[in-house]
Amino acid sequence: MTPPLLLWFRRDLRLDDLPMLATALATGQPLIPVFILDPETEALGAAPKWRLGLGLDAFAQALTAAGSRLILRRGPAEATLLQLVEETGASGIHWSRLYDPAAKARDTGVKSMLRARGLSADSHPGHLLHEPWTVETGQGGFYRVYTPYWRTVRSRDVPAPVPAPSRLPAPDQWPASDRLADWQLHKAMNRGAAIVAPHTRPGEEAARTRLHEFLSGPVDHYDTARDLPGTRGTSRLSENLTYGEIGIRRVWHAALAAFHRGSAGAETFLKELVWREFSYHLMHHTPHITTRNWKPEWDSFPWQGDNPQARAWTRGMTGEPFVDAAMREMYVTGTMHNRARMIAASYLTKHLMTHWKIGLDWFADCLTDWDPAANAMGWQWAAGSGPDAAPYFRIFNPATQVEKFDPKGTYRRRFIAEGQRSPGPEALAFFAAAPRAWQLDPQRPYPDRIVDLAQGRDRALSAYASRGGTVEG
DNA sequence: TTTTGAGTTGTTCGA
DNA sequence: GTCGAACAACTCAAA
Repeated sequence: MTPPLLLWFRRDLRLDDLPMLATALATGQPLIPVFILDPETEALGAAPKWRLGLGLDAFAQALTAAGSRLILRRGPAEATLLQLVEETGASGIHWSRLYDPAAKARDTGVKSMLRARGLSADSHPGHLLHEPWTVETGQGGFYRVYTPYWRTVRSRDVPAPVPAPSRLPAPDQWPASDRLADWQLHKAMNRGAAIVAPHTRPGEEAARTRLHEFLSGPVDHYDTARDLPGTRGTSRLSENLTYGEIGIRRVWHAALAAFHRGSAGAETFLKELVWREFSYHLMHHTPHITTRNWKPEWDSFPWQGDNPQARAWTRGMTGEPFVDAAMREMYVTGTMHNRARMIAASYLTKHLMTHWKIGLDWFADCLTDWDPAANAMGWQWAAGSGPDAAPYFRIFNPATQVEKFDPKGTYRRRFIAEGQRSPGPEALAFFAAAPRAWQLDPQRPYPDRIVDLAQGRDRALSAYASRGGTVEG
């Protein structure tokens, strides 16, 4: 009898455009799809963990429809996989690579352990357009600046996506599986999953629909509309991409087709996909980007740790409407518009002089589209401590940003209830979602600014200056 | 090896 | 109100 292969799924919850699946199918062996709730996965923030559960549920159904199953197990990856090998007689394991430091360390250990026991263990691409080490400068190094990176990869061939199989070959006997509900992945979502749920669209089918909706209209205006948080100008694919519910190659080729038919916004969209790619390139080559100042000379900058103003920031109570709308959007919907992220991050790190790590951690707890590479790069970019960062004097003024990007107040009204005669459902949802300990009340007046914008800006600028001239070290 | 051109998303000030 | 310059100097990447 042919021994089965284990397919170890992590952030690739799909059947379409999945190289590891195509390779495994080609062997003709029975396939056993597995997801393991290991310590690394347990460490996810509240919202990402809850969202993972939705993704797993959708993926399990898709597998069932394809005559297969998703086997769920809990425990350290290495021991759990070994246990499954013993139970099933599997001859090998396939998975799609991940690139964050914790996953890399785990996967390296798993691979050597399996191979030492004579099993085949193969990692595959699938999460990215280009493996991070395959994009090199003329000198053979890695890129630290986005534009040259973009110029290098824009015309590079991306392998065509492999379509999903209609059926997966099943083993004669299935190993036991945990029940997803028993994992309680929603447990840390104390703000009420029911409030965030309407804003999420889990699963491969939903992701495909989203892509087609975006490319059949909004992409044409993406270059301008994507900057307006009050409109629906973006693809919203980030939550699906982070769990691999759609393949990045599939997205790339579809967007490229839009570009070739002359869609005005398609190139901007392709560039955004490459930003995601660039963040992984950086995380692979400089993994400390997730934990420490990318530029070590920033270690002496007088960042503040946890402080009352930072807590007001997390609670959407800074008195700065664009910032508060952004923070409440994230709390209620699980996502935040890209421009709002920049404004919220600039405000925390500059006007409040608070360490970017505090913002990064809060985002990691609240975002259903949380991505280790993009979150780290984005925060360090905003703070100024990262690669290709904004110059230190480039401090977003939330009031000016309002004039430019939310002139009619659509975005602010959508998420800030105070002062409105009949606030909308999302503005009210924030108060329903917020923990009691925050003691928020929509009847109370909107708070005064906790920091004067001009003073906050000047304080940040003088902090840079007092470090002895340049901030570049 | 040296040179050269350029670098996501901004703000303010003064003409 | 609009527009251009200043805000710094440095590093990156390629020629």
